[in-house]
Amino acid sequence: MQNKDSRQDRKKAPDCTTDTCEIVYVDHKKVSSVIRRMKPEPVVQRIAETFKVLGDPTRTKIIFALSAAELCVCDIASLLNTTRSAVSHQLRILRNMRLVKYRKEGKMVFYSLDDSHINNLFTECLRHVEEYD
Amino acid sequence: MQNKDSRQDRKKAPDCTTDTCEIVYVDHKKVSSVIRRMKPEPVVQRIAETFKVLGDPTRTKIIFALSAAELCVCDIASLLNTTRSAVSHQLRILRNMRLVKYRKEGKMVFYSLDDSHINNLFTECLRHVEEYD
DNA sequence: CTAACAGTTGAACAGCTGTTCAATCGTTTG
DNA sequence: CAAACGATTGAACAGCTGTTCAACTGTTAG
Repeated sequence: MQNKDSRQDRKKAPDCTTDTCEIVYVDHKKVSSVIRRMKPEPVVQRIAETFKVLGDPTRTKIIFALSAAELCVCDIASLLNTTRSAVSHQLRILRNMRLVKYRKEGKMVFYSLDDSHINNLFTECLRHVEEYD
Repeated sequence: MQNKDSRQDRKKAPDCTTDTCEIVYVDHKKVSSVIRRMKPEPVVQRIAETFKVLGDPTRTKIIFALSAAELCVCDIASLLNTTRSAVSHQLRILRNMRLVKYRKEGKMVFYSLDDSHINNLFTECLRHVEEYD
């Protein structure tokens, strides 16, 4: 019983790339099974990129604000107590990730959320955050 | 009809903090309504922090891997083709955010996901990512 | 005890990121 | 047309981030 799954499937890695290539034991069966279940690289990259974009406080607040109402750049800047320039830069990033869309009305540009999943993402994240407080 | 909601509630902001404080029109009614609906600052910060932690490709992959199986540091490093040190650093960050937990077995440390919401977050994010391809 | 080794940690460093500032664009108004 | 102004953009810069490297800890095996 002292020799569970953690030892018997471990073999010296021939293509060891870890650290200074000491002898390293890896559970190859388990690892290759996990590799088979991983999402393809481009998908992982896009997921990471999406989370990253949501992971800046200014952008988080913009998303929250836009989930409550359609707003122009001035409104958002006033709301967040920051400059129109800073907001505009962040809105470009959100636009590029298709997280917000915009509508022009004369000189003004009104922004709103582009995607219904975003609210679900925030709801789920909120649930995690509020779990331990 | 040419004067819709975008103009009539806009007033010069007395506490204008945007740019060089030119005359700036803000829809105060709308803005204060949105402010009332915003989450409190610490909650926003924690949400942003959580997304940020998930927004690094290495950490994204670690989470994906751990959602498939419990793994030790060596397994993960082998899986991601990186060093144990790099993985260990990232695992510390994930641990601090209570996203992963660990279990020691002799010299080895086995990591697994700590939170059921994480899988939901990834599922929802995947849905967004796969929408436009 | 000593050697081996899985894992952690801190310092250093290169690369990235968000804000600021100034210049510019486009639309509206007088 | 010119002035006003909402919005965007690019450059610059400070601050942050992730990896690497080397040193270290703790456990196991001989």
